[in-house]
Amino acid sequence: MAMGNMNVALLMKEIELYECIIPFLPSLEMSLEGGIDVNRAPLLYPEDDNAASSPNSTVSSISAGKRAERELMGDHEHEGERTSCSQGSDEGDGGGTGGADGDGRKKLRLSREQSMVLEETFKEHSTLNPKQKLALAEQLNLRPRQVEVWFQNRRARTKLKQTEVDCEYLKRCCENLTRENRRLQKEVQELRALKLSPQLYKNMSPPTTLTMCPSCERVAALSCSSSPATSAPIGPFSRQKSGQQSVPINPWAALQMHQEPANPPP
DNA sequence: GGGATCCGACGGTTTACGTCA
DNA sequence: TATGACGTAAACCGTCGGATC
Repeated sequence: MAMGNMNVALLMKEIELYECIIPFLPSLEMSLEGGIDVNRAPLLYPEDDNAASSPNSTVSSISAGKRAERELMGDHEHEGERTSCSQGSDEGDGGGTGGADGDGRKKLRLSREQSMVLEETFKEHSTLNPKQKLALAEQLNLRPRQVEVWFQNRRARTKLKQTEVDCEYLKRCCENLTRENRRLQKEVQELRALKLSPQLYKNMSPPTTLTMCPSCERVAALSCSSSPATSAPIGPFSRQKSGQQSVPINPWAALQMHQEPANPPP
């Protein structure tokens, strides 16, 4: 239950973040490249299976059959192995595995050693083929089903952790972008003020982010106002040097925002 | 080619158990 | 010490997609 709520909360958080990041996506897409663990498949939605999940499936009967089979297996195995499992999870004196001998599910805490071995195996490969599963189960004195379940849960935990990391990272990206956006807007305002007093402008050093407009070949802050139609954004990184520290933002976007509010691009 | 079945994986949920105020 | 709230993790369930027949 708690886990479920946590997932929902996380999802909401992520959605919220994405919503606020969407305007910056072209830049973000590039900047994400080095930021998030590249050894894993990206979590960023597209191939989320649940989106395509259909309520009417024909597999339920199969699942039911499988379940029955599992129960059967489980029952047999429980008889034979429960003792061995509880022996594995000794953790001091009687630590948890002693009590409730009901017919319902009985949860057995894995011992530290068992967990360690499982962890080590998981580091090597996050999924197991049937042979590995059997071998591991035998080695740890567990049922194969237990090993299977452990790996499933472990994968879920890893994914959850990674989601949290992603979330944090995106949050920071968002903050940086907001900050940079503010700074640029301020700069635009300053440039505007300068434009209104040309004699002052003569003696000023150029602003830090002056860039050449790709279409009209003039300095961005001054030129594009004369031909707004030509100030369409090119690539956000077209003039960025690699390794540059500043957050990649299209400088033309800020200009557009102020200069043509009535004419959003198609 | 298309349906039936099996199987493994996954997301979500339930529940036993440990911890802490 | 007892207890209830809470977090964690093992186990379960339903579903999906790929493989095979």
